[in-house]
Amino acid sequence: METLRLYFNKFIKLNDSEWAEFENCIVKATIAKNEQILKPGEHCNFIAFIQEGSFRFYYDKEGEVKITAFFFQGDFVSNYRSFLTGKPSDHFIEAMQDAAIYKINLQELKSLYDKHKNIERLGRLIAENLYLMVASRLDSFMFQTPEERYKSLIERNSRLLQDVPQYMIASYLGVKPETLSRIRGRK
Amino acid sequence: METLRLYFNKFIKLNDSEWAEFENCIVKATIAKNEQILKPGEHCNFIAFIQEGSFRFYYDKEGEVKITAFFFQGDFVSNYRSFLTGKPSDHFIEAMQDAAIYKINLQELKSLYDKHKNIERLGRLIAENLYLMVASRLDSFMFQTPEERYKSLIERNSRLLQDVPQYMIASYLGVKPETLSRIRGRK
DNA sequence: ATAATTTATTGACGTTGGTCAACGACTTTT
DNA sequence: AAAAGTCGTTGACCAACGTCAATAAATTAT
Repeated sequence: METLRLYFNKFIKLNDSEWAEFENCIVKATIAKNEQILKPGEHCNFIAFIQEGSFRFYYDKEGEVKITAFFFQGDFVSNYRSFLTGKPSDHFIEAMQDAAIYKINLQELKSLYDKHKNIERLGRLIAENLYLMVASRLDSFMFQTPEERYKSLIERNSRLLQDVPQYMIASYLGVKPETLSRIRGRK
Repeated sequence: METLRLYFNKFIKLNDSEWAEFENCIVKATIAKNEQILKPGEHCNFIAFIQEGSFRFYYDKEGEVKITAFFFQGDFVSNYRSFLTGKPSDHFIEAMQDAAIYKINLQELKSLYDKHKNIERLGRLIAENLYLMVASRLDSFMFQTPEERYKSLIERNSRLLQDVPQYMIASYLGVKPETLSRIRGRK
């Protein structure tokens, strides 16, 4: 729980009473490897902070698994779109390892937003941060080749290749496993 | 100015005193066609609401113009990334027609955030909304072919072809003008 | 109106990623 | 230990987009 507070501190320092109320709304959950914490058709009514473990965020496009995102320790995991819009998810969220998360429920978060200006602000700062992350991923798809995407991915997250099978990385990069294998072969 | 207030009302209703203070921070500007309101290297210290006209958001990649976004009447125009991070822009923002905008300055907006919880919330809702827009554009680049992207673009914005030269639409879709011409030829 | 410039189209050809199939290295199951 | 399954690699071939060049159409300048 303390790791989450430290994470929030990077955005804004909540005072003890704000934090106490926040803590009150958080539910700890442990998730087994391969367990799905969200399925298509469900509304994503949570944001969860990853204490331990990792997740993949994917959907099934005509029988083919398309991985949109990975989430690791210290990230938030959610279908943020479904969370914000109230619409059903089209994605799965699935644990790639045993995991421990802190779940924050949408309704409770909304009432925290109402009660505390600082938490409202935290919500803004997190939304802005998520904007920056998705915008930079958009950039990589608009203006980089798969090879460039692969290289910058590995540069940013060098453990990824150890932690995630290559065919999932291929999907995340938007290419077929054969193509990623060839990209890696290009010396 | 009233159009901006109506726009905000879609997110949250500001009361008269909140709006009055907001209005106080807004500077109206008229921009001539082809004029640039932001250049690479500059920090984007504004968000502007487009009362009239349209803009393109682009940068120069090794001599080639890459269009990242179009902004039209009723949109916000900004380099939101530069606005949020304080880092210099790598993009131009350029008027495609004569335009009238309402500029909101970063520093003044921040002090409005401090003073009014409702405006803080407005900032959150707008950030969330921008997240959704860029996330859906990312989707289109990850999982659609250029042809699919073209078709859904035209469906969403049927006037675009009249308003914007085809080679700019091609750049926005991430293909060469020749390719867009051929896509259109596929009947 | 005419000329100059810009934009869109078309053709020939190259490059890159996708498809399909085979195979080898590992892992898991029995 | 053997069998089955999964994952990554490699080869042959295909489809789609890019490149370069020519030309036509539309726009702008004179």
